[in-house]
Amino acid sequence: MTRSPAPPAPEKHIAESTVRRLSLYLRVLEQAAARGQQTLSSDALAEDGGTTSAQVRKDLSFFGSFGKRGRGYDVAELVSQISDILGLGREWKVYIVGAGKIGAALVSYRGFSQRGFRVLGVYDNNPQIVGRMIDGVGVRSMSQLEHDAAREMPDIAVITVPAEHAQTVAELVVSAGIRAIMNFAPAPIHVPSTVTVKSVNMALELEGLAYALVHRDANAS
Amino acid sequence: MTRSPAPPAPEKHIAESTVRRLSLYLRVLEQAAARGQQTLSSDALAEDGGTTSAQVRKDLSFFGSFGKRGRGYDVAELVSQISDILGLGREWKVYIVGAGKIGAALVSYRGFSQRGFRVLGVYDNNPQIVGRMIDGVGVRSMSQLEHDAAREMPDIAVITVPAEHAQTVAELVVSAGIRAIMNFAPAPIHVPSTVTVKSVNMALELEGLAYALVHRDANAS
DNA sequence: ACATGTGAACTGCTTCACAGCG
DNA sequence: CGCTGTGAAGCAGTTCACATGT
Repeated sequence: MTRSPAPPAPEKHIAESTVRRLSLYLRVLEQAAARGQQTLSSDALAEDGGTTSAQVRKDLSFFGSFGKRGRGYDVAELVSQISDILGLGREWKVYIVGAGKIGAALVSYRGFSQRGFRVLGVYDNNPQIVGRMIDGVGVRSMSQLEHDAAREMPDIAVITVPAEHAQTVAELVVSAGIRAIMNFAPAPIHVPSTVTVKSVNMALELEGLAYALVHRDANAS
Repeated sequence: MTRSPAPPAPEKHIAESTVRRLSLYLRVLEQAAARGQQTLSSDALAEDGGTTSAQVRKDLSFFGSFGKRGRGYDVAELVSQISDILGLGREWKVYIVGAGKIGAALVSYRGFSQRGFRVLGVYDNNPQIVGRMIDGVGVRSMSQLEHDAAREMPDIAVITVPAEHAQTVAELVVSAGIRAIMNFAPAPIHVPSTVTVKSVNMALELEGLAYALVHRDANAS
């Protein structure tokens, strides 16, 4: 009976960058576990996570003292701790809004199901495709979203509609009571501050690469 | 003959966050232009870009003085200046490596072509699909990549293979002479420092949302 | 001896506030 | 008079360095 009684929650605002790194550490730890490692030092964690050992220790210290001095971190235990911190102990219900190419691709994305994110439905306006199945998930009519949400209580909406519809869809999703949005549309969306939004803008990332290519030679070799 | 003679390049290292915001300003400016706006203040730019007017002015000031005091910025001119800064004046040649669902979806992604990113080829190991066309772009054998690259000189590789192959593919792409990589595989890749990498890890973003959902109520209402 | 946990120093991005110019 | 451009101040995240515990 060593059921950990939920250790997270420091609540003095954790930097987004810290949360990202925790996700990375989790991957490293899982790989280490798969290789049969029992214990891992902050140095080893930093190595694969692409950061420094001091950073690893600082990140973890916000949430508790999980290591053993002189020894490092117990892999299994730290996996469990970080999972708890990130809220991965439960299943999260996801709606994907927009059944275009990217929306359809995300339905089958293994990275989602592996972490307990379950796609309940894909929503679209196009009557041609409403009713079809995409990789085992039904395409539903956008007009049903609010109604369905009242029953299914989804946690997260992934928006994969064209830029010009992103704001409208975001508002629909918010009024359906969904409080977390992952926005793949190449347009900023404005929502009440009670709703959390993460945007993934691929065009923007590419432009960052173009910038690097143009300006690299001046500075580095 | 007022052909701007290339104004970019300050070369004192610009923060990545600044470059991101320049991309955002560019979108806002283009929308303003489409609406017929002739001029835009830093306040207006900040509004839609989700930042502050001081930030806008500071960002632009790294590259020059583009505004007119008491008036604001000329929309058309600033579009041109930022495009130059970001290196969008030319066409960038892109290989997509991995013809799975996400790779295929990216081939048709309009955000790419709209900004002058042209997909020359999609590479995959699966002989079943090599030779097919995806939205007008041919699927080529992975074994030809290095050979093709010597001729076509692509600028950017988009990696959309499973996590376990990401590192191998990254090395292939680097030895083919490509110096910019956009990594969609949910695994970190290690490359020489002469190569620029941007990673888009969707599982990681989702975990950030899960964290926000779990920890929101403690702090905000 | 070894590796963690953490205050203190540091670095760098953001915000402020105002002089300067159209 | 309005809005830009920018040094200076403020703040947040990272790195350092060492005391602490096993």
